[in-house]
Amino acid sequence: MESITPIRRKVTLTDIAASTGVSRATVSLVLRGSPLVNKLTRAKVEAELRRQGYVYNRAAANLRRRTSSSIALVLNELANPFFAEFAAGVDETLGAAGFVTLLGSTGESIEREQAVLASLIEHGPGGIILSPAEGSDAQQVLATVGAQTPLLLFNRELGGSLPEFAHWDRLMLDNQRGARLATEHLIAQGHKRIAFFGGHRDSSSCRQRHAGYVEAMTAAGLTMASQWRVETAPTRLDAAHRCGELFTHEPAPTAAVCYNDAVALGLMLGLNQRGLQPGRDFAVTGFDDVAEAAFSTPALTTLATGPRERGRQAARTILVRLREPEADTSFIVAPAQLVVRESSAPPRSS
Amino acid sequence: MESITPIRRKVTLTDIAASTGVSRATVSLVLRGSPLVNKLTRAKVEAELRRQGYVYNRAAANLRRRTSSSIALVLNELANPFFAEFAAGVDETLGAAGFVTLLGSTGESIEREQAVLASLIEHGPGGIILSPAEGSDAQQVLATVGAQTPLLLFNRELGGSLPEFAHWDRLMLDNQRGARLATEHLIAQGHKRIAFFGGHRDSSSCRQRHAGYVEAMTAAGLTMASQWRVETAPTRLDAAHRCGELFTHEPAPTAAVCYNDAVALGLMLGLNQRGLQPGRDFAVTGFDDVAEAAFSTPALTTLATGPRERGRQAARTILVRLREPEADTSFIVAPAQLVVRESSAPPRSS
DNA sequence: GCAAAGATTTAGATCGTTACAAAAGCCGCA
DNA sequence: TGCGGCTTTTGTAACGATCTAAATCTTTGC
Repeated sequence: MESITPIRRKVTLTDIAASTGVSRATVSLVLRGSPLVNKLTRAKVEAELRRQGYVYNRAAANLRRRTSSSIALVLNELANPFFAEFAAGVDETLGAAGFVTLLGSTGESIEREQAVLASLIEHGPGGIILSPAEGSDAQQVLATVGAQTPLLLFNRELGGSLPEFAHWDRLMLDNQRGARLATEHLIAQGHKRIAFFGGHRDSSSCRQRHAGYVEAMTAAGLTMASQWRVETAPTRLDAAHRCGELFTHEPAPTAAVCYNDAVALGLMLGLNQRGLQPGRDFAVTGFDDVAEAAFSTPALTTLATGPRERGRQAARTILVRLREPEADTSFIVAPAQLVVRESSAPPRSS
Repeated sequence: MESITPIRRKVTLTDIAASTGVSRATVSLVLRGSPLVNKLTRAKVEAELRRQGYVYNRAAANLRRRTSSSIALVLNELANPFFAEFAAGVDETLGAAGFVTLLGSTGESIEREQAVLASLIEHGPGGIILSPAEGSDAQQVLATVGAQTPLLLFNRELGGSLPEFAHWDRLMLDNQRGARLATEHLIAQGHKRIAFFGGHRDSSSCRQRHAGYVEAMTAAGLTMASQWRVETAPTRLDAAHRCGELFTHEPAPTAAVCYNDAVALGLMLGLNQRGLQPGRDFAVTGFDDVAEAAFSTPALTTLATGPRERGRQAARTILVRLREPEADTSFIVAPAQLVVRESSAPPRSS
């Protein structure tokens, strides 16, 4: 006698085979839409599949076929809108390809990164998309994920050297060129005393952006005073606090290239508090083009990186790698696009 | 002769058993830390596990044990910072419990929600956390996920009635009470003509928030003019555009309870453009307490919902359900906390 | 009417792990 | 020596799918 409640054990291939009177193999063929099976048999089996509410067990199939239908996505900070957009892009593309996203958030901690990777790898993802925590090391990552599983590095390089047999793809943002564009734009606007504001020196993206700034300044023959480089936490609050450090020595800068939008918005806040109107008395540029940048007053000139499109791109890249494990490793540097708004007006004096 | 490249097929239990000269069963016991195995054997096996770089195949184990070590997380809009925070909270708690998060983002489309759920369910998650797309229907969801897999509904109710045998947990925000608190706060500040601004009438959270507003107004004996309810897309831009609609009839309102923070920030933008200074000439409240709320000028009075903590809570709830499938279904309504800042000053006249 | 060719179907092994019950080893003690 | 009572170890059958090769069943050609 059958249970009355709708809660019963999962229905499998074998159940369907039994109640249609065909073999498991045939049901399996039907499931996969094989042209081998007879029309009538197919119809009969499909009816039974629906009737019993069969759901495919992809894990079992993957085990047998030695394939995978998932990709692990490990992010250093999911709560950050930039990465949230990125994740949405990844999931969108993976989903369309029939893959499922295994999520892992490390909260910028190397220990958690190790733990998360170790846990995810046990679920046998076909590949890994990793935006490493600051200070994460190639050897360590390799030790926990092994050389079997393709890995795509996003946003940051790993510390240490990675063995060349581990061909890992990389997708980076062109931080240096982006910051150079911003700096060149400020220079073209007529600014001569330009600061580099915010970020931590030990962050690789900060170093790259600073390098771009230096490049543009040097090329233009402009000098950089040491007090024009101010380090901050990459947050609005800390940036607002440290605004004053730009104005301790005369002559003060008339513009600042900021590490990112959060810092830029914080700086604008700090400027307001000092009675300076950003965009008129002092020019500011950001990096990232967060949603808010377009709506701040003044609207923020910044560099758009297209996080959602980067996510799609990362997903596409890793999917290609699954099909072509031995293809050359790719190294994509995605351009950052300068979006000129109101915060980067010419200096007042000119 | 062994392959020279480090790329070789995955090492399994059987490999370890063969090269240590014990049975697969024993290796399995070692892996699971069983007290049955002899110290020396354990040491020998563990050494070999490390030497060969063995990684546990959880999918195979789950198949055999008929268990699951994953939870599906399906969100209507991952790119929204609120849900990104929520996802981070979910993943944090699931990860700590040894579970992995299967991510799915539906982009507020019912069709994609169906597709995503259908795909995820094939991977056999132990449970599902679902923040449904607007207009999603209980029958449909039930049809694709079945009654076997526990489901926790977050943020929104489903349309249609769900069969009582599907005991689905629910975790909702107290939208109504939150909006009531905001309205009461404005009333306490001395406002009498208060509008409800933004959001779509067919969104359930908007309806609930509006209900809270009506409740407070009615309780205070205040009247509500019909032109004081303005519908907008839940975006800053549209909100800024529609600001004028509040001022078409005299007497105009002196304050507005906004559907959410994005709308409130947009409204403040619109007010500025009309020469009204929000927080002085016109009071505004939001909902969500996004990061920006604390930094806008004026800082936004709003309702904090603690998305990250909600994520943790959702994860805890579904984990409990996995252990106790037959326990009573839970229905949690998380309170929203009023955060008073500068945007909700008393009216100028008083 | 019968064999060869083609169309369908299927038994049985297998993927990497765990559960079960039974088998070894080992020890002390009668 | 033999036997109960430990501690360890292990063969074998699952889990739910797929693959392979072979077995059926139909046609078709002559």
